[in-house]
Order: sequence, then C-alpha cells, then structure tokens
Amino acid sequence: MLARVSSPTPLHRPNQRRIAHLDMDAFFASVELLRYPQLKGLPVVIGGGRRREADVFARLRSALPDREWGPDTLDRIPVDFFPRLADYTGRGVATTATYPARQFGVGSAMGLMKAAKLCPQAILLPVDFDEVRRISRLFKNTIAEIAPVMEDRGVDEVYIDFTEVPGGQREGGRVLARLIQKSIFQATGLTCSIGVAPNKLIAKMASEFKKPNGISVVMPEDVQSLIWPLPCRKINGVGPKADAKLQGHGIHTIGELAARDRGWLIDTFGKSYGAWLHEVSWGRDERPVVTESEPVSMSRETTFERDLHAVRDRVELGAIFTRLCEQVAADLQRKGYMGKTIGVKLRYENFQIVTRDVTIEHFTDDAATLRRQAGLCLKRVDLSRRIRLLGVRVGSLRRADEVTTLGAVPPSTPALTMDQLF
DNA sequence: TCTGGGGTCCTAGGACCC
DNA sequence: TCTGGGGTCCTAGGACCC
Repeated sequence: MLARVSSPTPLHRPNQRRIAHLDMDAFFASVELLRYPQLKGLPVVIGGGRRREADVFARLRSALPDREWGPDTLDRIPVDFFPRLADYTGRGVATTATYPARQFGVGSAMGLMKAAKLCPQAILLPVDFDEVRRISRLFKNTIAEIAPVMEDRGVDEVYIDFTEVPGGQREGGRVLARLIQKSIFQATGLTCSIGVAPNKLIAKMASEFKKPNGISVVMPEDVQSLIWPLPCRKINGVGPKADAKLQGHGIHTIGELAARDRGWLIDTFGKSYGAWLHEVSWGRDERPVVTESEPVSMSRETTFERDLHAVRDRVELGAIFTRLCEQVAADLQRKGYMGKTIGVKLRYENFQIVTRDVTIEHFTDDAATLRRQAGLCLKRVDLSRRIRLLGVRVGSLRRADEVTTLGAVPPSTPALTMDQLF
C-alpha cells in the first residue's frame, strides 16, 4: 500500500552564496622583498620600466665580490647599493609601493617624478615579470587546490566561489579564508587580503577593509550598514568621470546613491549604466565566478623616452613600429591565436589618443601581414604632430587550431617600405 | 612633476541586408 | 513619393580595471 507523499522536507538548507575576493598585498614589491629581505620595513617603490633592468642589475652586482655573489647571497647586498627614487629621471609610473612608502603618499599609477618629491629616499626597483608570473601561478595553484571555482582577475587578484566548498559556509567563509591565507603564505611567503560576501561586488569592497593580511566577512544583513557609508568611488566600475558627475549631483556615498530614484539615475546616466548604478547601490550583483575565458584582443604599445616626429624620427619610429608588430605576432603564435582586426594606437604629446583599425578577410598571426595592415592604418592618422606613444593591436581573435580548419592564410604580399609609410 | 602597459566593455553612427 | 524596422558588422572613441 502506498502512503501519500507529504510535502518534502529538505534534508539540507541550500548553501548561501559566498563569494571571496582575494588580492595579494603590494604584490610586485613583496615579490622583490622575498629576494632582498634587507629592504623590509623600508619604503620601496616598483616601476620605472624595463629599460632600467640592466642598469639596476649591474649596480647590485657590483656590491659583492665575484666569489660572494650568488642567488643565496642577495640578502647581503648593503641597502646603500639600491637605487633611490631621487635619482630617477624618466616617464615611468609606480606599479606598487610598500606600506612604508605609502605612508609618504606614494601610490600605484603615480608618476615617479612626483613620487620622488614625496619620498626621495625610497628605493626604486624595476618589475621582475618572470618572478611575478611564477609567484602568481604559485598562489593561484594553491587556491585552486582548496577551492576550484576561481576567476583570474590579473596577476595579483582572484575571485573564489566558496558556496559549494566543504567548510566554505563556516563563520560566513572566514574559516576557509583563513585556510587559504595560511596556505598561500606557506607556499610563497607572501600575505594577501580577503573579503567574503554574498557577491563579487561586495567581496571586492570587503577585501579592502583590512589591509594588509586581513580578512573581512560581510553577511547579507550587514550590506547596508557596511557599504552605504562608503564613497561611490569604491564601487568597482565607478571611475573618476562617473564619480565627478555623481558629486556634481550631490551624491557622495553609496547610501546617497541608493536613495536616488531609479528612473532619475537612468535619465541622468543612461539606460544601462544608470540601472547598474541603482543595482549596485543596493548591493545587488548576480555575476557568476567565471573560471575560463577567451582573450578578445592582444596588443603591444610603448611610450618613447622623448616625443617622436614621423618625419624627423622616421627611422627610429619605423624600427619601433616593426618591433611592436613582431611582438604582437609572437604573442599570438605563442598563445595560439589569430586575429583579423588589426589596428594602431597613437598618443600625441598633448595626451590625445587616436586609434585606427581595419578588418581583413583572413585570420592572421603573421608579423609581415600585421606590419602591412597596421602601416595602412598609420597612414590614416595625422602624422604631423609629435607622438608620445605607439601601439599595435589585433582583435577579433580566434584560436589558431580553429582557424586552420576553416582555410589557409593567403600568401603575404611585400611590406611597405619605411619611405612609403612616413 | 605630468601621467605605463595590457586589457574589457560600451556607445554610436553608418553600411548593408532582409 | 515617402517611409518601415530589425539585425549584424565595422570603425572610433572613451570609461574603467589591474
């Protein structure tokens, strides 16, 4: 005999969505401090571009006699041998500053000449990209072993979905965050800050609450008390322009933003951005943690040591242009992509940016083809003005193994000469 | 004291097709 | 003679992020 089925009683409550945002503390600088622990506690700034690498290396190399020099003796280089911000001349910006340097007001993206005014005695080191990438892989692998649903947001940042991870709900995620923080420290010797919240938006803000080496947990019921007092600029997606416009309307905090009528926001900021502002001000964000994504474009660009002129500096500019095309082609080939939209980017001395691009019939990853098409794009911009930056970009990417099944790349025609270009 | 390099996404107009 | 929409692709610029 069959019993009538009663309404099902769930054995488990569904897990609450718990999303973590993690970022490494002063990452580029911390990577250098692993090698040069004698700099701990001192103001250190990372930046200044690749051109300095050899110089800095030679200077540090001279600190120790040959027989004492080695990977294990770098911590014996006297602090006096390290280059100082005061000695820097050039157009670089700071990539990272250690916390002692931040005390002086030095921050990332700040021009180094300005930083030198604030803290001339700070030590200035170039970025070691290979080492940064190595440590980046190391900390991400460490996380992925514990919590596999992880989204890459750059060398020093990730989102992690705690929701279905065993133990991910305990103390709102704090227990798992502690485990990850400890594991990363064991694997790399570096600290990070973590925010755990109901979604990516809040998690990102929460990871900034306690820095360095902090953990912040925001529960759904705490969103308004913790988020509404913050300035709008703290929202990931509100930049300087939007913030200025908000301020112009007397909106300074996220709470003040939330108090505005949705329709008014849409009328003032546009259909898409206005509606989005309304949603985020109420702490709403349903974006998933995305574990895989395909690149949309690849590019290389360079700022010259001095502004160049298309006619007067034709040879130099041509060589740089060719090199950029070769670099993009090499990047495409190495990563296994081809593209069919090829473009150039120029920044004039007044900082105005112009771009030109063209879409060709076939996908390519060939340097000569890029050089030819980008060269045609260059002919469409004003080359009478002095140029500060030149860039080459390839978009509309497809994986190379998919392209080759669609059809072969046509044979390349001869490239234009420098004289034809400039 | 001017402000790097690598990206993503959005908007908006025009061409072109149905 | 005047007047359609929708959809997609292309191009240029701009905001924003790490």
